[in-house]
Amino acid sequence: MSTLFDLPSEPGKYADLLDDLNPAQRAAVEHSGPPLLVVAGAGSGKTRVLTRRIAYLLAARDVHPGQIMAITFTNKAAAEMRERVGELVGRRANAMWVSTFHSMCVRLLRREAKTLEMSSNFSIYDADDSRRLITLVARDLDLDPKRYPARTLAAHISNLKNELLDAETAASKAANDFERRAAEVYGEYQRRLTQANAMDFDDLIMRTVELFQVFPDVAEHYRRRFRHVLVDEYQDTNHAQYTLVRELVGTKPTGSGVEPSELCVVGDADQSIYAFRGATIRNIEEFERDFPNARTILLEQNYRSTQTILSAANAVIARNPNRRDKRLWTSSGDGEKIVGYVADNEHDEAAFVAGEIDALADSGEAKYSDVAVFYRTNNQSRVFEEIFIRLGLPYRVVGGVRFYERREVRDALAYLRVLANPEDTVSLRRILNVPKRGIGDRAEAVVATHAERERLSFAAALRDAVAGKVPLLNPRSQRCIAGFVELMDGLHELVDSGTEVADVLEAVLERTGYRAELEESDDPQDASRLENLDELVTVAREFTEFADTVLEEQAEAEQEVDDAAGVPEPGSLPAFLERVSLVADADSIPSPDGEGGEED
Amino acid sequence: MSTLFDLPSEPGKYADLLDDLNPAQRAAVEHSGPPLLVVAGAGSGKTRVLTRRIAYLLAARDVHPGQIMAITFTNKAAAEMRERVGELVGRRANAMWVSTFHSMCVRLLRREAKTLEMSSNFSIYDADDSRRLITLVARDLDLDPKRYPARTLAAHISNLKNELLDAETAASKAANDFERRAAEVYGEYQRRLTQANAMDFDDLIMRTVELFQVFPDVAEHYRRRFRHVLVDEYQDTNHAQYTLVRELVGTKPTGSGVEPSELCVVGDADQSIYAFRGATIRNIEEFERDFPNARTILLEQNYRSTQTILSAANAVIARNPNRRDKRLWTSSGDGEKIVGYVADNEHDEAAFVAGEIDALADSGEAKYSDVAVFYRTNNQSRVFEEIFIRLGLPYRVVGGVRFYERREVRDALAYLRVLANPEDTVSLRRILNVPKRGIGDRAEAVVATHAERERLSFAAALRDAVAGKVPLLNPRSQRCIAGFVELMDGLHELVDSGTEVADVLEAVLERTGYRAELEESDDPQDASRLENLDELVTVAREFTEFADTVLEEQAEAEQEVDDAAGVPEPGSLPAFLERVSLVADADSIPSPDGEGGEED
Amino acid sequence: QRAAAQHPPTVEGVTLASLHAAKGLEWDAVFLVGLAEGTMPIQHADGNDEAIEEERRLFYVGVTRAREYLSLTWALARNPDGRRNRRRSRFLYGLIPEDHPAARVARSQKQTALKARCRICGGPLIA
Amino acid sequence: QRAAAQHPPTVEGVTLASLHAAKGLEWDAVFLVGLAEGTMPIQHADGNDEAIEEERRLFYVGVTRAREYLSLTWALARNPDGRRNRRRSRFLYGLIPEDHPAARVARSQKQTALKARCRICGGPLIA
DNA sequence: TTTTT
DNA sequence: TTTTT
DNA sequence: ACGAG
Repeated sequence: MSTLFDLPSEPGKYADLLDDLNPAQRAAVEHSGPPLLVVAGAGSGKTRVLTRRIAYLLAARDVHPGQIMAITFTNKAAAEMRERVGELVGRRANAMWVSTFHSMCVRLLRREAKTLEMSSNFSIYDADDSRRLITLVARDLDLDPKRYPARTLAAHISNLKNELLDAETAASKAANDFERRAAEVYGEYQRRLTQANAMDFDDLIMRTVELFQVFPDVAEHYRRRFRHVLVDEYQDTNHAQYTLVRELVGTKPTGSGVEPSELCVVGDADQSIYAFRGATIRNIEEFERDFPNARTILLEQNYRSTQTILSAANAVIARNPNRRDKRLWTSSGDGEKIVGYVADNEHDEAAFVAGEIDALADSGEAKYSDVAVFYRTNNQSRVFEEIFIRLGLPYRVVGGVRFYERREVRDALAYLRVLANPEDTVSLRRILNVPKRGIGDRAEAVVATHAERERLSFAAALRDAVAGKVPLLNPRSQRCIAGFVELMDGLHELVDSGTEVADVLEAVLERTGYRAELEESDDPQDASRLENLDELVTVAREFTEFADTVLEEQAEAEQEVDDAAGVPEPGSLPAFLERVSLVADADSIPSPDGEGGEED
Repeated sequence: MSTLFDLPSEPGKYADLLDDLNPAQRAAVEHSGPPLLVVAGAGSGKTRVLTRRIAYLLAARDVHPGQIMAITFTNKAAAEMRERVGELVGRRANAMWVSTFHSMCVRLLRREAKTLEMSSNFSIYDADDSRRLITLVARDLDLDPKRYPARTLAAHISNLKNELLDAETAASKAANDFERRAAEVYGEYQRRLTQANAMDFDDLIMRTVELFQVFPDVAEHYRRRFRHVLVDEYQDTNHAQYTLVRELVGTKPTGSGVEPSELCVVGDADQSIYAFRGATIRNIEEFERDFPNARTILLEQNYRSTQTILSAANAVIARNPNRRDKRLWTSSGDGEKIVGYVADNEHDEAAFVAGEIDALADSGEAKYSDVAVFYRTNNQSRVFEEIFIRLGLPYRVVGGVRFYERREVRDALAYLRVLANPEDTVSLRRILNVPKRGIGDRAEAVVATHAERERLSFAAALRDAVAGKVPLLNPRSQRCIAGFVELMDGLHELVDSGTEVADVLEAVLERTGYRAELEESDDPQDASRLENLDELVTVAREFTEFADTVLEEQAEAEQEVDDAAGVPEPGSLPAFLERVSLVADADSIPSPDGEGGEED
Repeated sequence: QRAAAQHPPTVEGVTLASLHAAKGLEWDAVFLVGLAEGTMPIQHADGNDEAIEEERRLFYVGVTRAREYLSLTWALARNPDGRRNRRRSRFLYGLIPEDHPAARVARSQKQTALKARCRICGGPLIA
Repeated sequence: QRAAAQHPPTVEGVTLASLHAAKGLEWDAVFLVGLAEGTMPIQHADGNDEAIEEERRLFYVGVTRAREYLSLTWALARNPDGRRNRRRSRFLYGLIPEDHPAARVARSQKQTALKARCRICGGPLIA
């Protein structure tokens, strides 16, 4: 390798990586040894620091890409990091693990499924699946849905998991009816998840922590492998994620002498805005106490805003008490004054904003796409949309229902999920009568009861129904169920015969009559539903194509793939489902990472 | 002394004190040395144990009565204990301190006033005075009385004091607007109390704790003196009271070798029902941890109820979790069955109860006065009163406004309090225009502002007003104030010339026109007001007479009275006010305790 | 004779008092009334373990005030013509047998007055 | 062209988004709107220190999204004919000088529309 | 909603 | 009421 | 203009 004979800190060396950094950034890139906290103010170039640091590790410190684990919160951030590191170091970047907390955990859990005595092809339940299951559980527990709404129960259970508390502990700590009932629901919910061979988002983290804590040799194995762990947006970690990081890097040498891995976290307490989701600002505030001997570097120089804006920001945030002081500054001048405006009413406020935007566009100061309007709650967009439409001002609204949250998309995916994991009861019950095929609430309830009583999965109970073994089921429903089972069996054959995902999906849409139903409708919303389904097919098609290219490249390069143990075969149905489960937007499919093989 | 040569545990000795006790009771009486917790179930004879224990200390263990401190919560309990000990040991009982937490603290604070650099003739503010002052403070702080009701503020501040937190600490721990504002109010409230030379109920405890903690020599002095401390109803102590007890007895020897005093607390966690007033069940639950080496004795034999009733009680309370198990039993048989009754409505319920009571009375099973009806909230008495009146069934309602809470009584006492302590602003402002004498809100506000600005007491500001030194005060109001000041000066002369309390009180009622106003009224309520005032005069009269006899007896017996340092002269106005401040009912005037002198 | 507020100078009669005020005293006969959910335990306490435990202690204090005779009562409705939608206090579980008339649950429908006296109680008292 | 929900296939235009959704991104010109008490900070958070601190961070995130141009606006009333009883966000203290028209307090009385543009701001920005 | 000082 | 997975 | 109701 070309770097083997370089002295790590030789001045002038690695100029390409260091020269255009400011001193604080450079210190963060060059720092070596003890845990490092980079307090990165808004616009201070933290991604640049992160990517340069990785490149520097590879170039100057003789670190192998396979020894690097970089953790982010969003797929977008992971993709950006991978891409920018790639620009610096080329294809070697592919051997790194750059992924979100959740996909990292999925990967670890699939690999170590045997250790935890579970199936490696578990389904991943998102917030919606989870709430659905909780609704079922709460109903079975006879809870008044007014006093115990599924949403609230789900949030509470999520918080418990984020605090790494299991149902028993939660029950023992419960200090009121709600907490006690929630703990009950939690317990039953977990039982059903296991039964459905499924995990929710929070489980992914919690069970990985459990993996490391219950099997220290597993933890040591990964600590030995990932000598460098980098965490982005550290202020957004919850307790479980914090524990995960700590277990992964370690705080003291293991019995067999493996030193803690080198940890670098980047974040900004002032941008901690997800407490309601379990994020705890304490993690970044207490970093130096959690990881003794840590070094902290402040990034205060800003490369984004005018000094006027930064001074305003500094003034605003300075009023928060007990805060690590930090003052953003820029070398690029004051810029324009900030505009303040009181409108008589919200309509006028929107009109003022529209006028300003038009003025900016007319004067050429900014294109429409360079302008943003931010509000506290999504319903505030309404007035602005009205005015913008009236003025013909182009806009797009961020938020609202996301691609993978749309009903038709979830329906289609539910079919695929049942095909991949027949025990996935939530998905199965979702599509049982979608499109309508005469299996009503009553029939579903009767089958569910049968499943419960005979300790069968819901899928098996359906087959019992077909065989006439389910009591109280009327013959008409039985015939409908038979039709459904037959349908699914047919689709299963397709999957088993290696049909590519997009084609399976097409078959689902055709054979179930889902597409036909939408085509026959004259509701304009259904037209857009059809478009979304087409889009989903396209995504699936591209997914397979991409996987094929990757496999070809790997074959050419004769790279080993032992890293892929337990990981679903690229391009396969499980692989596709894993991808879409961990992603919010159709256009942010994460590129497969670490798939280039390396020594372990 | 006759006991000097007795062996402490000689069998058959002290038979009169021990023979009629059950083994657990006897153990509690005889126990010596480490801290003792007597868990006394309802009706298990705890007062008997307490009084016998004291008698036994005197008779068998050569303890001097002056070394004993017995603390109760109510004056009634203190009186009963003193009386019952008196029956056993005679007049020696008078040298003991048997008093409520609050009067014990008043006594200590008056004695040690110099140490704390405060006046020994402070006023004692009860809940009503306290709320009044808080109202003034909150108004001056411009607090919205809807968001910050004085009642809620008062309760919050009381809780803080019960937790021994001062205003600064409260402010620093405040985690929301309410807590922060309350802390502000707390601070200003304390300042005004000091200014008024007054303490509220919670201050009495808190400042005594402060006395012991800041001046260890003072604590040691009292620990040396009170070698035996007994606490009744220990489950009702709040944190401050717990701390007070701990500081008094100590947990390890002092620097100069004073061993911890012998502590005996009696209580029943199952009867802890005052959490809302700051009582913390934890104190009794954790006694063994708070006082290592402690001995615990359970009193489970009951001398009150039938076994049927006890079994019901046991069954009820057994459902509380994490509870020290305790099963009440009696040797006196099952008795009658418990009666259960569902009525169609509340009216019928009351009718049923009335019928049952009549039946009991008719059959001679119980007199009316042996019957009680209990409910959760006082308003529930209404239906019963209606029915009882209709049936001519005699009853009395406990609760409601108490004697010393009645307006006319508090008005009269406010005059006396101002005479005793001119700085007592709350009382002064209370009577400023009562009866109406033309000093309205406006005039009061103007004087208050003047006082604030010139840093004068309200009393001094009134004199300024008379001298025309208060701006914005109109001449008519000025004349009215002059009249008031003159009136008060006249009353003062009476006091200074040694007029007895009852006569001062009479003068107040006459000269202010208070009595005349009531006599002229034709409101029947005012007639009862007059009666209450007459009653108050009687109480005052008896108070002086009683003090005179005590003084005579002391003179005869040539007892020393060095214990009386800082304590108001018996029969004096301050003494009278101290008594009524610490008492709820006119008929439960506590008898003076510990006034027989002894070595210190 | 002293005129104290809580002891008006009337003839001594039946004592009406709150459970808190009852503490420390005893009577031959005691009636604990209003033993319905929402009243005992009080609404406010529902769902809060510590508060419910304290309410239970309060009930316990009431029970242990009685020497000979104890009566536990509650009403299905507030007013004679009101909806009978009250449930009996949870503190009565195990005290009054489920088949005893006093254990009956509130019906939402109007029904005839229920006044059967019931000194013939005799169920198991211990849970 | 991909049809993702959050990026509808319309012409690229002005972005309307919640402050949470803004995190991590930047624009040349940013408008923070609805800066009135009860909205920003949200009602719910009032009185709770931690919640208010989080709301302030949210506002801070909004401010730091802007590269060149930043505008802070709020409305006295909800509807054109509604009562003008809103107060401006506490987060604006020290940002907009007290003598600036945008710092005006809501009046309870009806009054004529106030639309004086005010690019001539120039007050002290640092508290 | 309970209210020992 | 906010919603990175 | 202030107090009383």
